[in-house]
Amino acid sequence: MPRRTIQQEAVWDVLASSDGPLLPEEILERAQEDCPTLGQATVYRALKRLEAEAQVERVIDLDGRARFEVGQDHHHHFHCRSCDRVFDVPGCSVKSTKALNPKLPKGFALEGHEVWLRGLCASCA
Amino acid sequence: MPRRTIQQEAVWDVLASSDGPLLPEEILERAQEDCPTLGQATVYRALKRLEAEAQVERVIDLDGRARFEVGQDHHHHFHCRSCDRVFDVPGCSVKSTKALNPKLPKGFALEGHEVWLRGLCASCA
DNA sequence: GGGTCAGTGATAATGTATTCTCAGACCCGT
DNA sequence: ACGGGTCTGAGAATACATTATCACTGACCC
Repeated sequence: MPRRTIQQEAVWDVLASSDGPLLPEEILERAQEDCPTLGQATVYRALKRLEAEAQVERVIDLDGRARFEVGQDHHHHFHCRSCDRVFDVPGCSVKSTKALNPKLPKGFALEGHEVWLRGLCASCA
Repeated sequence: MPRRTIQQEAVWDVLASSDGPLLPEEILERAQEDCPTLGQATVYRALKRLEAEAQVERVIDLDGRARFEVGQDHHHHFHCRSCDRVFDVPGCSVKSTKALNPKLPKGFALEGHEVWLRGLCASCA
């Protein structure tokens, strides 16, 4: 039977209060403010469990690194090319996934989409 | 002075005739049809050179793997969740990058975007 | 025809992200 | 307090993509 430990709480709290998906390394740093002895293996374990329970989702950023965020409504991401942070962008300008269908080669079945915006965040601009 | 070798030609030909960005491994396999002794180090060297010359671009797929394609007009990508192949999707449904601006937090400077479609390709559907 | 030098291929080495190992700490019911 | 099981943290181990090394080959110029 899994237990709710302060380490797992710390990881969850960091994710829940973030405005974008975080790297395991970023999660570790932030969670160590609550839980200074936290180790990286524990962060990975917590993420694995949370992902398996479908409470957090893994997203791959434009640099190919895995980031984690709490499950939420469909949204997009903004990747700052200067500080490399990623921010959630609420809403979705694509009314329906189907709107993109006509552009696809014949026979392709579209199931979803992902939009990444690139540029400079407010701190870097 | 760089030389044009059959190995580099083979890599280029594979990229030029592909309908989507390829993994180094895929490039190696296909190029070996023309050049059976081709080694993977040479593929990486050719890609590095072509990227430096801005003839090919690196794109990161939804699994976080680096893929390479010849430079071309702005387009999107379709990633098949079954066979993991990636296909170019010509055109861009986002009229202008600016159209997405209003959704961004204040102070963010938008410079570009990338759209990934996910689903099943014609062979897998 | 021989020297030079960039290019090649096999392999070793590297870098990085993630997982494994294991001894000790913690929690819980008894 | 005690015992069993889970969790933790540190470091080792792994997996994988990419790059470095190095002896050898081939193209080009003389």
